[in-house]
Amino acid sequence: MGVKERKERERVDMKELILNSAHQLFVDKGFDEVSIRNIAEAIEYSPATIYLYFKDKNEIFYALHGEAFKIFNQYMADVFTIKDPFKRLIAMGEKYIEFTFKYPKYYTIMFIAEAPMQCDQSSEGWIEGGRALESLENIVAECIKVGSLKKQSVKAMAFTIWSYMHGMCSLALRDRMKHYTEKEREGMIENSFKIFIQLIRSA
Amino acid sequence: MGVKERKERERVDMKELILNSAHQLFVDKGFDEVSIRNIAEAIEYSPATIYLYFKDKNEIFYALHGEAFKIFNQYMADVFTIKDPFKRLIAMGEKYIEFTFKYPKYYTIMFIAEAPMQCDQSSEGWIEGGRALESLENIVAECIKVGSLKKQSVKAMAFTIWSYMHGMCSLALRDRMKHYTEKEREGMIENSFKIFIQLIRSA
Amino acid sequence: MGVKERKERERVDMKELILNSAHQLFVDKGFDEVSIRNIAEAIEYSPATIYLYFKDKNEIFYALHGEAFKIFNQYMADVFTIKDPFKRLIAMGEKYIEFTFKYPKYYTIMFIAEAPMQCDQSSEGWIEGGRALESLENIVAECIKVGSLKKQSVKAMAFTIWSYMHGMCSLALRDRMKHYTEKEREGMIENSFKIFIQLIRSA
Amino acid sequence: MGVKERKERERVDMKELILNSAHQLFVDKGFDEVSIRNIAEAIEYSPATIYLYFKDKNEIFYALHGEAFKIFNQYMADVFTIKDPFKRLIAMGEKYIEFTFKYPKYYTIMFIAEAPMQCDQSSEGWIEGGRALESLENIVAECIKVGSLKKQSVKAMAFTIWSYMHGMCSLALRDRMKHYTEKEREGMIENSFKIFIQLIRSA
DNA sequence: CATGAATGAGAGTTCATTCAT
DNA sequence: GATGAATGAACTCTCATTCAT
Repeated sequence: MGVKERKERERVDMKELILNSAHQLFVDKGFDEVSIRNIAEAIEYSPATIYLYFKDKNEIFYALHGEAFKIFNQYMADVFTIKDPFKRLIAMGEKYIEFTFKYPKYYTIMFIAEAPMQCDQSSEGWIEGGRALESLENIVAECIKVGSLKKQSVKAMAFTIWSYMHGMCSLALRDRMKHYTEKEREGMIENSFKIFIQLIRSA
Repeated sequence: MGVKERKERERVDMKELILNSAHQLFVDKGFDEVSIRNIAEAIEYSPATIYLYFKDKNEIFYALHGEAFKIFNQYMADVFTIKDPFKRLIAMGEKYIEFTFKYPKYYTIMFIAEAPMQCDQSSEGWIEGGRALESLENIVAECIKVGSLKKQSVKAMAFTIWSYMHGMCSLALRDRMKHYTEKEREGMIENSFKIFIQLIRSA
Repeated sequence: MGVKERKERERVDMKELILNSAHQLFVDKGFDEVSIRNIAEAIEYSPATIYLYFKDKNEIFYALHGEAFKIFNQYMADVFTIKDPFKRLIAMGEKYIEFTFKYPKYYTIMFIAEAPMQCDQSSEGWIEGGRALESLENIVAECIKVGSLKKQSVKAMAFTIWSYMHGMCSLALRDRMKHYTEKEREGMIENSFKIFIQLIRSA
Repeated sequence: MGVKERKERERVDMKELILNSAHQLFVDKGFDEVSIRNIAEAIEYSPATIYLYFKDKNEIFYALHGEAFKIFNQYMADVFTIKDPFKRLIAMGEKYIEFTFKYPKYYTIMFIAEAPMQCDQSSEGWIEGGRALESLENIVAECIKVGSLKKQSVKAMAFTIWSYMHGMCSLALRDRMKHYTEKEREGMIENSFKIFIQLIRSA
């Protein structure tokens, strides 16, 4: 009985080992530069072994996609204890930024990369992604109700917020802020975020 | 003397031929799916010929990067005839969106792709990119001066606007709007843009 | 004592299970397309288990070879109740054709495939094969005795008959009759067989 | 001008080099045991080079199939100078046997192997194969006309003859004559062929 | 008895790049 | 200036087989 459980645990561990390695490689190298061979080498197993845990290369991508959203949502979870919806919205934004720079490659997989979107839309990651968007829309709706945001289309407003957050984070991640001096760059995101909050806050 | 010039002209033509073909292939296929062979086949030259005009595959990417910004700036040029700075800002935003969906692969190279940023920062594209950002900052400064935007850090405000624009466009390009129904998706960008304009317009 | 016997019985059952599965797979897929994994999956055991019953993949082929001949001989058994030797010969031919198209993969292993002939000649299949040939020669001898076949070398005549039968059957099995229209192909084997019988029948 | 021709010649030579090597490997090893890598090693080129001359592995098989039939037909050509159709038929049979044992692997590709039949039926080899069968049918028709063969269906008779020839040859090639002592085996084919000729010759 | 885990070897194929001509 | 020929290195993936448990 214990044997079965141990085996199962080992199997899960191995899958995580592979995924961690794959994730690490995304961090170090590019995206398409990660090969099954690379992953295998990194964990010091043979390439064939990978196929015992994942059907093919795509499945690894999908799994990473799922992992990324799981971590993302866990990361956001704290925020939901905050009562005031606008404060919650702000906290969510801050957490979003934090997550982006703590897990840049997860962020990339979730919102920037091209590949994993080919996956069928019933994948774990995909559903989790939808949940995250819903959360944002709920908060926006609450904010409108209490008057912290102007009355307007909830969906469009939520999308506007998401667009801003994503734009800022992805410009940074994809190194498009090199036009700024280092000094400028330093506080840029923080300053911009403050500005954005003021812009959306209803008077 | 005339010979030298003709040769130079021919050389430039050939480079453009290659770049156009490369761009077309990016549009049709994916990004990493474009091979030197593909390009060569498309222009009906041998792969080896490509290397007479570009050192390696990367150099083609860099050149495309430059092309992209050149077209981008040409595309924006009209806007600068508009006198009122806020109207100019709005027009610029609309043009930005237009450009994104007219030249999605150029947009990708300019603002999303990872590769071409490894290029040294004195590249043509890079400088042009800086110029575009400066233009935006100038407009923002003007807007503040005439009171269309609140008084605040020009750089931070310009970056905020850019972030929003880029976020929206890149979410669309990278297919992250599948959570919306087709109907919702249709007017989403337009609606969001209107909202954003209202948000930033000083009362 | 009973235990030993039961174990032996179980062992035989398992071997048959594997062989049946292997044969079925030959029928469905190609020949070299059958892998140990396929067989294991089909019988819902692990690949490793196969190796408890067969030394390696070759041994499975050899065993199948034996099985094939066993079934072949069983299939032919009826014929031997026919008294008249020439009628028996004809019946044997008809049965041969029937067997070929009922068990095409067994036929292939027995008479067409390259692999199993590397097996040592004391294998079961091999001996059974010899027995089948002997039967044919006996019938030919009888036919000559009663005057249904011309007097001539028994061995050469038997081989001639076998050659014809095998040639026809294997051309059909290996799809070499595509030069004929479907209509032609339909009665071809039957017609040819009638012709052949007339050719060999002594006047 | 001469350059182009030389290049073309070299290209043809290279293709032949590859095909010869592939054919040789079929002779030495089995059929599916021949890999692109094997071929490349044998001719001391890199595997990638093979792909400059053949689209993929299948194309090599098809080419071999074509080569085989070309040689086969060349081999048979002599026969057609013989006036008497029955003598021509006999000569054709003798040549057939000769070819079989001189080019056993070509024979295998033409008449025994499974793979190349998947090729589309407009392939060179396929058409040549049809031509060979037609030739046989023509001879049979002539033989009937002059009374050397009994009056009967030309197609069925030709198929009967082909079946016999092929059966005998393929049993030998695929090593199914091990039941005979070496002494028996020696004259077996010759004897059987004589018997067959007597069987079909019209009195 | 049965198997999960692992692997070395090898399959076909593609690519960016070089170089003699 | 242009290219045909060539290749080393890499890719994803499958297979027969072994062995500790």
